[in-house]
Amino acid sequence: MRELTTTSYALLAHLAVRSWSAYDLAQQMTRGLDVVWPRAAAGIYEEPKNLAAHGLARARRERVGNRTRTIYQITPRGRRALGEWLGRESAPPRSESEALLKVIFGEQGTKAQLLGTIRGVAADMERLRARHMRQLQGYLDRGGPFPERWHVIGVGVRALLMQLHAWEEWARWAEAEVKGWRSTRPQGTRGAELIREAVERYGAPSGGRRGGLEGSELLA
Amino acid sequence: MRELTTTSYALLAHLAVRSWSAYDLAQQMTRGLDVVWPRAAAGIYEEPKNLAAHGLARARRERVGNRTRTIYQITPRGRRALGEWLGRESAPPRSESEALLKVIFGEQGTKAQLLGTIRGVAADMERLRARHMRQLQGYLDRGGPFPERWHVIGVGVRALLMQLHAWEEWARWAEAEVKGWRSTRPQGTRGAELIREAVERYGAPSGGRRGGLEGSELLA
DNA sequence: GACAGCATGTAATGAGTTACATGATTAA
DNA sequence: TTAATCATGTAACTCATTACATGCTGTC
Repeated sequence: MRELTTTSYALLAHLAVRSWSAYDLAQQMTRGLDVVWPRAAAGIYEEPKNLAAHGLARARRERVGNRTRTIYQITPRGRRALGEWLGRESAPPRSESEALLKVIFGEQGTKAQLLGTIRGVAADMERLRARHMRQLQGYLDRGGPFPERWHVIGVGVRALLMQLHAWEEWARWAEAEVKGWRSTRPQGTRGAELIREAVERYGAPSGGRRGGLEGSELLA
Repeated sequence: MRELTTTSYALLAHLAVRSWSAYDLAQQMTRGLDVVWPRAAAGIYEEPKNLAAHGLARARRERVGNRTRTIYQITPRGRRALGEWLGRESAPPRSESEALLKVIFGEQGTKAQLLGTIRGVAADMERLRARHMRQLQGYLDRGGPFPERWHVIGVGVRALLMQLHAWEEWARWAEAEVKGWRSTRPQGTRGAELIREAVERYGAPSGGRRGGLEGSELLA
């Protein structure tokens, strides 16, 4: 019986919506939720046992021909634990980007490599956007599994799409910027200019109390 | 002698700039680069040994009083390996957000909890922005350690600030949205509206070839 | 009736984290 | 001259990933 991790709570939250088999949970986590909390499918089979050990879920075995399948169901204690978790402070978002790492050390490679890295990001985001749109459009066209949850899904998905959008904007901008360089060698005063520009553009919170047109109004 | 990971290359890239002690590398990774490739400091002491085992770096022991310190220096083979890595395809950016997970299952908790989670994100981003600004402003005022690298740092940092900005925009929007709800229960047709709005706003690439004003021009 | 692919896991491995330990340096 | 903090690691542990294994199901 190990400590509960965020992954444990992610599964518990699923169980609060309805009961799922371990396989279903794995599907949900890897197909739907992997942009928010990415975990490999195989690991998902172990976690719910831990929930059960804590008394937060009950396991029921079913037979499918000659095999057994496990269905998990939340308990009242599970609901209380989930409610308590929802009130706790969250760890800050954490993200890692191999591409950005390469960009930051881009002067060690060629201009073609640097541009390739930037275009790779653009391509990744295009794929991701297509996936999201297929899913959301599917919701709208054919109806999704949990229409009563669309309000919260809608708020969450918006964050993902804004991040995606920001990456795309960056990739476009970065490609243009780097194209203007002759090589990846130091670009004279351009470096300082970039830093200064970044501080000016993003140095002050975009806050709502300053009046005037704001970025968010204009992203449409 | 284990396989090289992205973390190995992150360290190798540092060594391509100049020689560092293990402690310095740990500092750089955790203080500077942790938004791009976050790793715990303790782990950094093991990695460079692996680089040395591969012949990509040389270790030199120094004495500091009664202790020894290890300085690592890149080899020609190390430079070639780094160049080759810079040309490889990058893994897609990966990010996890406990807060977003809570938002997506927000209907399982109270409105106060949901708002708390959203405000937590805003607070995280404020802290992060302050940190970045201190660092960048320090570069401009007092001069940074590697002015010859500012052009690539500038391109990279821009991506981080755009992500940060997107989070802030989202937090402001999400707080306003949720404030308008009476509770976290299903919000009638509002859910479908949110999904539709998201598809409309972010469904098409923001692409550069369509003419007219683009978001990126207006974020200032 | 065989093959592809879905369903349902277990086992081995590994990268990364937390906790700890100890020497050196600086400030009070 | 303590105490605090910086510097430099090692050890133990754990979460997560990759690889594998095997049963079931539909189809050609």
